Amino acid sequence: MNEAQGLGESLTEQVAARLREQVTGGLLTPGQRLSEVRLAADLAISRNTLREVFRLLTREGLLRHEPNRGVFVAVPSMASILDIYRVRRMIELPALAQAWPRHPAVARMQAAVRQAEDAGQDWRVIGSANMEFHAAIVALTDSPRLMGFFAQVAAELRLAFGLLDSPELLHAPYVGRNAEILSLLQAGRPAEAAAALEVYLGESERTVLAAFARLG
Amino acid sequence: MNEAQGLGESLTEQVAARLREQVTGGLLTPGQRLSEVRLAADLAISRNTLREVFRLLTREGLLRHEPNRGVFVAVPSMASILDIYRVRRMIELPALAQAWPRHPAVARMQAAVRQAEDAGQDWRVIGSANMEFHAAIVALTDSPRLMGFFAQVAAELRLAFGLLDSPELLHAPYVGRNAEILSLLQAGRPAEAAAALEVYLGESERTVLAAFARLG
DNA sequence: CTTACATTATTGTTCAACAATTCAATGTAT
DNA sequence: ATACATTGAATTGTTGAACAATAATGTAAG
Repeated sequence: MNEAQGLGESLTEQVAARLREQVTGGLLTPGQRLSEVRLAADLAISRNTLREVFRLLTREGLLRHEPNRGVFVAVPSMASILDIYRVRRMIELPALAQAWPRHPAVARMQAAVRQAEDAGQDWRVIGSANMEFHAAIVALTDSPRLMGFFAQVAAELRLAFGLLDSPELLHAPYVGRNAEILSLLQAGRPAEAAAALEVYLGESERTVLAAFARLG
Repeated sequence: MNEAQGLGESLTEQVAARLREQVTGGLLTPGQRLSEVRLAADLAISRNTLREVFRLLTREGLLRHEPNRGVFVAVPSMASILDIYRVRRMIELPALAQAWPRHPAVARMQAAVRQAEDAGQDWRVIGSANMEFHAAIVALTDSPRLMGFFAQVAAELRLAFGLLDSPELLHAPYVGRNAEILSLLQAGRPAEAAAALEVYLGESERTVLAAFARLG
């Protein structure tokens, strides 16, 4: 057994990553129930390890666990989106404002911007690059706890994105903004970069909420 | 089986709460290895459910998991304490500054203050009340994500407290400060309350770091 | 049509087994 | 005496089956 062991990562982590991708990627629709036996068979793992995976993703907010009823893909709500953007503001703005312009994470930001620019029309790549850009902003703090927390929130946000019809409208307009934020930071003007980011977050939040309201 | 089922709470959650208490209460010393078979026998649960508990507490930062080697009680470091206080500042200060003086959580803050005042010399109760006070501050935000994140960080901090010789010195001096912060907030002066909290956090951090450095 | 009951399916938990890995001890050669 | 390989025991990682407890479903009676 243990055929495709991915170097040190336990099977649980591997499957968790895979399932996380399926959830945030929209392959599993929110509200859907995940049968233990069926999903365990699909993923070719045992029920016990699948349960460990469930615990992980439930803790991350991607799944919801109802006792004796099973686990379901979490359904994003208006309230959760508002909360997520509030958290983003609280974390990202200070992170950027007090950033050292030559921090290693700036390279990550730059790489993300370039990746988005080179992605053409592939909104999937653009979306990933966009989130990576903001994860890099949080990395400016060198705080492992903030980074972990943000990763969690970002996954939830991706789940909400998956609900919307035209995700390209959510990411594409912001590629240029990210580049602007980056150059402000590199120019040694972190306060202005943070201000630009605040505008960005406001617009992004409004866009998501509007698209979300259009569904019900 | 299922004799002492605590109303809806799954066995995993119950045991997790119990083990969490043992870890933050200093009964289990940091760095100690937790044998699956032995601990499962002690707690009278199966290895599988204990593993689910491990996943939970590892995610919370109380345990550390080394692949194929086992789980250990996390060892707080200087860096982790610095990070925790940074997170506390980032969350608690804005929470208090923008608080509505008649928010329901204010009652929680008041109850915590009273509990600390009535605790006499029982530093254990004082410590719990102190942490409850700050959890209530975060609850002023009405953000479930921030509350969950803070609960996690607070548990880690309690773990660090457990290392120190005289925990009473860490909590006792701050009972009065909490009362002051509360009355400032109730008087409709949240900005001043936040300023007082900032002083509090600075002192507390210094105290913890000093006591921590005295150990090595 | 609703209620009560029996049936079925699913989750919660345990147990036993085995593969894979680490760790300690022993032994060997330099 | 030190460094290195080997063996073997202990522990974790994962599986599968089993059973109890709860929820969902179907059915018959009122």
